Amino acid sequence: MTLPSKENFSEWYNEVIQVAEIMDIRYPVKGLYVWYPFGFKIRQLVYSKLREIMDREHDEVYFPALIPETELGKEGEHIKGFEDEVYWITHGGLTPLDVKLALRPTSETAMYPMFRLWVRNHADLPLKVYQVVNTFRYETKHTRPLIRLREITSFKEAHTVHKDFEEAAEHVKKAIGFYKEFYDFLAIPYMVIRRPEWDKFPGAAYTIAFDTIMPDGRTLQIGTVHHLADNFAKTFEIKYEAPNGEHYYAHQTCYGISERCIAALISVHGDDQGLVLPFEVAPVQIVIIPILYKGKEEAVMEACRKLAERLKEFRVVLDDGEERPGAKYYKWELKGVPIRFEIGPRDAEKGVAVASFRDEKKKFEVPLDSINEELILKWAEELKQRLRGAAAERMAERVKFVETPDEIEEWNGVVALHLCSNEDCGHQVEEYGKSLLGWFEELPDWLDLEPSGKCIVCGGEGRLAALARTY
RNA sequence: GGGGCCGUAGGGUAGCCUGGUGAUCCUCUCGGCUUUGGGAGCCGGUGACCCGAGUUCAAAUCUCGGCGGCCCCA
Repeated sequence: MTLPSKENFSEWYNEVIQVAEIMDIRYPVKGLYVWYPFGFKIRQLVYSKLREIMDREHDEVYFPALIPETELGKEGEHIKGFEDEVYWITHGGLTPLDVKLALRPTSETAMYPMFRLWVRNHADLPLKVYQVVNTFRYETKHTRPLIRLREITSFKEAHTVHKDFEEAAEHVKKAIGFYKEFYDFLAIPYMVIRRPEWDKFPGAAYTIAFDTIMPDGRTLQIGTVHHLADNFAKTFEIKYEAPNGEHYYAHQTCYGISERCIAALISVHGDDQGLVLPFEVAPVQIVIIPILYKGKEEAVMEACRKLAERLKEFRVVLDDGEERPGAKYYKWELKGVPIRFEIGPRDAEKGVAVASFRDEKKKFEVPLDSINEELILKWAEELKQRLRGAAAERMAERVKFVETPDEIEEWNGVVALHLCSNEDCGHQVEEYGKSLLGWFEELPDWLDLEPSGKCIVCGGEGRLAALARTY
């Protein structure tokens, strides 16, 4: 079994997802895919980090998957943004329903009627909750596993309610911090970008997005943070009584990450051999491969078992299967195992193991006595730094700063430019076949560009913006 | 939104044009022998024409519809 080269990203992605047993893409409904056990383990390991971050400041809740048409339709702009992609439940058995039920495309309209009941006075604020749920959208474009789905199987959405615009705005900054911590943990570089007015979340005051760059130069939105102001509060009558006895509309935020974070994890770090996973989220962190020769099996196996025992606090596999060693190397490289030990008769005699890391070709000897938890954790951290550095370098190569509009079309990747906030100028740069992601909210440390300059269209005051083909 | 291509064992292909016993192909899988420091070899076995309707003595093959996949343009 040979993977297509990562140069052909689309092919590589489809193949690696299947062959590394992340998702089974053969489920017979468009846009729905099955999580294999191995993929699901990665998902759990990744999400437990996000849960850890969220649990510090939010309470986990669960709201129903079905939303009555009457609630979904209340906020005018919001429903306009979703109406052509909502799945409807129209019947209970054979009986037509009086009020159609929507399969949630997102949960604002499920939650906010209840927030109205939960929020009574200033002491109830701020309210901060999150849930991890599936959501449904009737996508008509190409669907892709983990990237464009009709059922998002794990939308990790947080919703907060605050006393005023400023407090909510402060919380938006905090939420950006949560997501930065999460993606730093995964060693995935990102751009924090303020979406244009005309491309923000329907019903939001403004939207800040996390975009990463895929190997083919297209960008992937891997997280969004929205300031909802009091738009939804007014629609759903979410008011509180202040200490002065007055009643005010609350201000809200919401932010979410889907399984696109897994798509980014696979795509950003993977190589021609398959997955490359950071130590913390690898279902198998360490594999030990015995090199067995006839008559010497016992000494080798004994050394391997001892090593596995020393490392038992990690997720270790001792692969004593029938395959030859080379076949095992390929198999575990495909699965992204960060650390590999080999022990053969020579090594067992010398009291060493041959170690190698998933992201590097070289092998080296380590005395068995020196292998302990501390050493492994040090290697894990170094691995993460290497992954982050390499990924940032590759992404930086995919970004080009341009000073004339003609260059936009030629560049196969992300185009950075200075642009004013005028909507006409924004639409004009989009004429060259790329979408305007928006303006950099902050500059990534891996990009060395001027934060402001003259607008490429009108010459006015401009700030650094990005254009790209998007997923 | 517009256009094109495609659906045959778990995966990949040939066969379709010109209807007539689905292939001694690659891979995977199972059993056996043999082997093991970067995808071993030989022998044997299991396993398939997307769904529905139509045309026909006869459909993987022709026609229509559905479902599913891929690519290009906007």
